[in-house]
Amino acid sequence: MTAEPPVPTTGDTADEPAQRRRRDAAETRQLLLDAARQRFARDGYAATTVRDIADDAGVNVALISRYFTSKEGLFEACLRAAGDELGRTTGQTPADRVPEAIARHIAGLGAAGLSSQLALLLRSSGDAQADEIRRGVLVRSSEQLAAARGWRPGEPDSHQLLLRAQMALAAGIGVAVLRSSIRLEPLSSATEHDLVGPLRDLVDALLPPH
Amino acid sequence: MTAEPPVPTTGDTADEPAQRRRRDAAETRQLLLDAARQRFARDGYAATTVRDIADDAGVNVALISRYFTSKEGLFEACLRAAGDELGRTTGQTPADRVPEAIARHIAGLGAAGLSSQLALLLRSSGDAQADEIRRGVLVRSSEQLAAARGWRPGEPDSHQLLLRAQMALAAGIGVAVLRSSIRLEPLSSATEHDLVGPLRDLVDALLPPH
DNA sequence: ACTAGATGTAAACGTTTGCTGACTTAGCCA
DNA sequence: TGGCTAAGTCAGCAAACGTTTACATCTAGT
Repeated sequence: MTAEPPVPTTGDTADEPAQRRRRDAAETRQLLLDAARQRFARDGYAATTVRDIADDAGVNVALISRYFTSKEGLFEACLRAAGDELGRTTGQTPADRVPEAIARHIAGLGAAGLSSQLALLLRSSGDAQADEIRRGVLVRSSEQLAAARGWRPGEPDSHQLLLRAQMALAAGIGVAVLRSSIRLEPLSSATEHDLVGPLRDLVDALLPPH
Repeated sequence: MTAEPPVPTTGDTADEPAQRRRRDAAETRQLLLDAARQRFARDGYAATTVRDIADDAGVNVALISRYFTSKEGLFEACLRAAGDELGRTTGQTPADRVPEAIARHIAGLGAAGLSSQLALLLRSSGDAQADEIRRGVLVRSSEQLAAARGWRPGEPDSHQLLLRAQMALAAGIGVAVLRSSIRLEPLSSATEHDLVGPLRDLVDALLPPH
């Protein structure tokens, strides 16, 4: 095993280093994470090479092994980051405005933005642990969405609600991928404003506000 | 491109073992096509190796090069087959019953069935020509769907209709992938009957029958 | 200023990948 | 039956892959 990624004891958790230190483990880690997220979301796990990621980040290949143990470890880290961000976004949103939040997620700045976080959830990895993390993120998100429309865990007659929430989530992810990865026109160049209406219709049809 | 393998006049249109001839180019080709479609749809293009496909088909690896020139050629053949099948299905369907047709497509027999054809459309390949074929299939399908709801090419005010049709298609594909590849529960084990209701709601909300 | 450890680099390692060329075998017709 | 061609096999190549190893350089604490 590789040793724990050394959590840098640089005390600057809050204030920003106006210029990066020549050697900064935390920043290097983050550079790799950002580059990997974009690559994985756009090209998929297997099609992305560690050398691609390292080059994008402007960093040596070996540092991927150092900081994330392996390519799979890096993918899992991306998945966790995407899950956290997704949960944070929808968690802060009032239940009845979730569609808009999702629309903003999907529309947000193509490759660089949050849209790629959603697309990431659809990219296969072949790794069992990564698959489990992804499933967990999806389950949590769909339950959050279903709960906003009256679903409660264990109530058998609200089973349909969870199913419908998962379909809404699937729709959002599908749109994100068709936009960011496949670049289907006119969907790909539609603005947030173009998307939010249809998306609201979609979510409301699947999950009527109660 | 590749020379057509002479189609032997084995009259058994229904795919029956019926004891296969020991050497049958057409059948071997089809075995490879079927195996590839499943693999590509479930694992993605890059994660699938030609040896996997050949083993699944019970056939020698070199025959992929013989019949499809290359791995990319095989992927393109899968894409074309999926496009044809999708077009045939929705083409034969009365406009107002397209949602049910899609639902049947999505629900149909998990990995082995037509569902994987839809999932295939979302799997990246990195090959420019394959991407073009995929985009073509998607554009044609979405236009077909939009036309069923009153869209006519070139009418600027029906632009929204095409966008909405693409979102409906994206939703269907997203559901297919979450079912067949990610196996998200309870979506994954939902039956056609479970899916058709929500899917009709979804399509009708995006594309109101006019 | 000195040193120990953190950070980064370069070059390879062994494996797997897609693909090929020379070969063998089965099917078919004269 | 003999033989020709389509169909299938086999071993292996070169390139690309993820990872590791041995080394160089920077930074912090004293």
